[in-house]
Amino acid sequence: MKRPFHHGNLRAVLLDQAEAMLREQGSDGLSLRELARQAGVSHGAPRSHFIDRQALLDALAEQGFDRFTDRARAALAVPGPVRERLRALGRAYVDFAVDNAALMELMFAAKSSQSSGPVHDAAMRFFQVLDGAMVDVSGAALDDGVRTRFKLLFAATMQGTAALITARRITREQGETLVDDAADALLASELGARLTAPRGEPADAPALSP
Amino acid sequence: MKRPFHHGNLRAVLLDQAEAMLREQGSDGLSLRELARQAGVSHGAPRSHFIDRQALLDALAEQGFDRFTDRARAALAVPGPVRERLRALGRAYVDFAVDNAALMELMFAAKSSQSSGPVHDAAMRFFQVLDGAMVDVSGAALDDGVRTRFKLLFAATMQGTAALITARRITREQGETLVDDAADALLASELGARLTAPRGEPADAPALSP
DNA sequence: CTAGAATCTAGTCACCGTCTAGACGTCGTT
DNA sequence: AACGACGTCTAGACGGTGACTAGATTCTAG
Repeated sequence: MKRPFHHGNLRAVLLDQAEAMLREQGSDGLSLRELARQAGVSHGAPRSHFIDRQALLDALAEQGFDRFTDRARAALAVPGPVRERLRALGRAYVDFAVDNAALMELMFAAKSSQSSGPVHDAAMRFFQVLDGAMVDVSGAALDDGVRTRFKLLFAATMQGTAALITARRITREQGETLVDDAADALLASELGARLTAPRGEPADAPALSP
Repeated sequence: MKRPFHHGNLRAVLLDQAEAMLREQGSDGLSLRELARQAGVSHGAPRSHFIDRQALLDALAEQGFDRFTDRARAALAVPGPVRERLRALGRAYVDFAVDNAALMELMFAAKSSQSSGPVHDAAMRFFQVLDGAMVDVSGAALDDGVRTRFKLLFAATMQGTAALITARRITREQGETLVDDAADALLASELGARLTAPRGEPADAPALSP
């Protein structure tokens, strides 16, 4: 099933080459026929492993989420004060997103965002790690709603920072500053305050005391 | 030059149809030949107005930035307390980005991010409006560096929020909450504090008074 | 060892973007 | 008014692509 056959392990080779091609050419430039050529097989061979182009892209996205999850976990494994850990997680997020811009596009593409399937599962796993990180970083069990909002705010900021870097609107260095600023802003916010000192009610309470 | 000829105004029609097709099918599904078919011209006709597919996409991106800029300006035109204005700008940002997800991809694609050309210029115009908004919202002249960081943090967060909605990781309603949270977090941050209470120069009255 | 399933080849199809030659309509110049 | 240049459009061709199919080949399970 997973083991070599005629070619060896075409599936794995295709995925590897596809990721390289993705990095160099973007997802538009990713051609099944070119992939087959590089692997030294006929143009129809990939079809035995991926029913169509989208299936290949989905597999890449799934793989991408898994690696993304690993990176996040690794960043969280380093101990330190809350702020430093948040920053580290943020940098890991942005670094991965920038180094794998085209992959990230696939991962977060609407097409892959079906409400089921392996890609969705891999994405869920990632967001669970992020969720755990919010508990972990604060060192306290939190109200679900608050934690979710905090998590989303964090994810959104990092995603956006990466987008700005990828779009060359800012440099990588500016991006790092942004990540640090974001971590600080998050911790200084009402949500962040509740991370370490629970309670207080939502919505319209001004975060900025006059 | 810009006026009707054989067809009428093919260029404008193509752009219109392209935008619709973009919204429905994404940029991958945007076909020049299909566009020509819908416009009732031969498959080679578009070439007279757009040298290649990328030129069409660039034109769309430019147009997109202009409309994006208009939306931002409109949101800023409504008076109100600082926080409300920031939220309004944020909602305008996210709304546009979600309603025009595929367009936004084009606008922020690396291909369009050349350091010159009409697309770049349109993008610059947009970011200048954003920059002006930061001054406008605070009602005070600020240190350039601080303002830029604040602006970028804002843009990144909104961009990311939109990305999460587009990827269906969160609902539009959650997105609105996110925008509000983000505005609050920004204003509560050190950067935000400096926005409303500049270190040296209080300038005019900080417009914060809910 | 054999039958069936997985894998791969080779050919075909429709579609695409791009390029070219040439027809057509418009406009500025003489 | 005539004409030549230019912008616009048509029609055909080329190479490339993803998808589908039939059939050969090879592995593997029984």
